[in-house]
Amino acid sequence: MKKQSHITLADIAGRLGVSRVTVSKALRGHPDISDGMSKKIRRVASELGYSPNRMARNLSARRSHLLGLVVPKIAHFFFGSVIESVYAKALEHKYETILMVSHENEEQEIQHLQTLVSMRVDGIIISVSARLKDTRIYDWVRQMGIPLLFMDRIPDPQPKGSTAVLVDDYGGSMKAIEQALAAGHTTIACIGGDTNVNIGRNRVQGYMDALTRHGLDIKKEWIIAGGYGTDVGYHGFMQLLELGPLPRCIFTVTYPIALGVYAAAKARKIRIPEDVDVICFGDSDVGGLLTPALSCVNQPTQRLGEESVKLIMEMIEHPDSVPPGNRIIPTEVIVRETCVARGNRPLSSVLGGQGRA
Amino acid sequence: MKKQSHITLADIAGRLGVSRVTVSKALRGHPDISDGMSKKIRRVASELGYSPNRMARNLSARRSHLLGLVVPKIAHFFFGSVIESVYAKALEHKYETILMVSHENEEQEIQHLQTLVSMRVDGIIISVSARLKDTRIYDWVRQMGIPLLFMDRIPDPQPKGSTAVLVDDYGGSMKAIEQALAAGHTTIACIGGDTNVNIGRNRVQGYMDALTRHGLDIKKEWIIAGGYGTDVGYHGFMQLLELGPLPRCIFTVTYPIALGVYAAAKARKIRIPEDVDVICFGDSDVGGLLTPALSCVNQPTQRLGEESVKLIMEMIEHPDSVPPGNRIIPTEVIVRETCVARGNRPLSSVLGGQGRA
DNA sequence: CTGAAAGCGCTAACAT
DNA sequence: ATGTTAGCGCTTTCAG
Repeated sequence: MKKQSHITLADIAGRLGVSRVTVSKALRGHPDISDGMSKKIRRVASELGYSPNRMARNLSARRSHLLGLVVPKIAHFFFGSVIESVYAKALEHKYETILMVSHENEEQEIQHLQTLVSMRVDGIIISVSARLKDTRIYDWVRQMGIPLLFMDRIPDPQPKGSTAVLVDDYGGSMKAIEQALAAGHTTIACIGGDTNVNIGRNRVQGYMDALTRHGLDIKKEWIIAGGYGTDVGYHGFMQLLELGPLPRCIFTVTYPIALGVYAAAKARKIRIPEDVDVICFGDSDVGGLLTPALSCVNQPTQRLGEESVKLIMEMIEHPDSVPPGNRIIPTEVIVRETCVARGNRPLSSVLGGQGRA
Repeated sequence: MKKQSHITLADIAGRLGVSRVTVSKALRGHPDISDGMSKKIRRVASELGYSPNRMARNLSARRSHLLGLVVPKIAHFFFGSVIESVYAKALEHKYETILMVSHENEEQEIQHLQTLVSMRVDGIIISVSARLKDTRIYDWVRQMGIPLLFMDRIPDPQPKGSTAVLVDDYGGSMKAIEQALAAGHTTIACIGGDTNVNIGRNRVQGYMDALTRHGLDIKKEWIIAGGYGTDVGYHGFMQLLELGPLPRCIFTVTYPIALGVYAAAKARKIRIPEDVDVICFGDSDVGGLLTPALSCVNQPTQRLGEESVKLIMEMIEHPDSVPPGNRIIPTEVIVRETCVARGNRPLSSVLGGQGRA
């Protein structure tokens, strides 16, 4: 057990024969204190190895300069990048970030939220877990007077008056499908997602709408839901295989799913892109190093993190100046070695004359 | 600005006509309070949406139940996995983890350490950044009465009386080289690392010692230091290329470096493993999905995290019961599609008769 | 079993 | 420019 008694303001004050308040002010650069005094105080403080007690400071100041961040996972490129970006941006605003991992588990998420409230963080950014949610917890957080911002993943139904920073899932998926079409594919399956969370729903919707918009049929068996992880891709591919002849192309709702598809194809000795082509939503640092290099719709992770921090800071400083609603960040297609468009023919001519699949 | 005044113990106490102390005790399950009273108090607390103020609690209890964790990076498989494991294990001990990212930057690392001390975390686990260090900061942390545990990366020189949980870098590297030898290679280069940090130094040393132990010469030009990132692998490979004929095999000090080597080889249309073979220290979730699937020495990330938490908890609870020194976690070789041993011949016979390269 | 007193280390408002 | 007075919300003795 720790018993080490730390240096306090009183210790410094005693040494110089001034009051604690003077020391407190000096150390925080308050203009009240004269330069000479200030210097003396700082010197003594550092001599004594003074470390201000943030708990005490926060308690007294009713302000923690702490930002809560809740995500479902860490060890994944997408979240890892977003987290780094949030940390960096928050630091620019002199905020420390308290990270919590829900492991896609609703109970843990609720508990983490309670903990963050308990810690009296000044604001919370959350990417909700992929489970069906009782969204009351989010309202509770806001009732406790803590600004809450949804990032990338929002609960369904989205709480009234809530604010979110999102990636253009719908539009991005359409772009992905259009890339597949440009590559000459007319039979395209979709693996991943679920209906509880916006990202899955919107990406699948984008897939479907792109198909119908271009006059293609939607084959229900070729829409394989189930989640967002590598396993979903692996098993989804196997399932597709049992269904009969493979589609010419597979669109996956996340990058890890595509990885699973690669693994399954490799296991079954099915070649990509010759036998079946792949394109996915989301990128990673190794996307370009796979063989074949995976084409994708990239998610602007850095921007997502930065915009979110910027917005939550606004919400903290000027709660009423931020109108609720969703901010959507656009995406772009990165074409590598899968789903490569044929020649230079524009999309329309590639599609021309193919009619329905 | 937040002004929302939260529910406090006094509010609950007032409602029931008891004292704050009674409420406090009841809520923490203190045996002093009768069951009936306890129940009433809990009910009112949850009715009012009471959320205990941890800042106040910590201040008063002189104990934060907070664990500091400092790492150089997040968006990398190794650290991502370790972090998740630390979070999970800490939670088992009813500890929240405060994560800080140093971005391989010494100044940031020092600042984070100061912040953690300021927050009065009960203990700190740190993976130091790869820069040359002024190790005084670590002594300062311990002087402040906060147990400090080094994980995976330790500073050089290692502070006297410090404790660490490490991966067997030296032995693991030897195993990797022996795998390469078993695959019939006698010309093996080494990319990555630097001399400031144990992991680089020990892995390179393991590489060298394995070579000499098996009667092979060490070629200085084939030891390319520089760091731990993907870029190091890319440029290292290019550098190797300029040096003349490539070695038959490349050992990389980290997994990201191997990724860089893959990228460079792909760019130069050099085939792996036909033209040049690769093996690395460290694994990732996609290691098996590369083409060819990358063989490696795996780092037991989960165990690393768990052991570290277990140890720091000991250090927090019983500071004197934990003898300083390093705990080393063993590694194992995972053979996939690179550096595959020829036939079933044992290592000795593969090496037999080859003599010096 | 319950409560009164004291204080954790700091800051904010108001003097002086 | 510096100090005084009052807490922030909770826990910890120690009395009853």
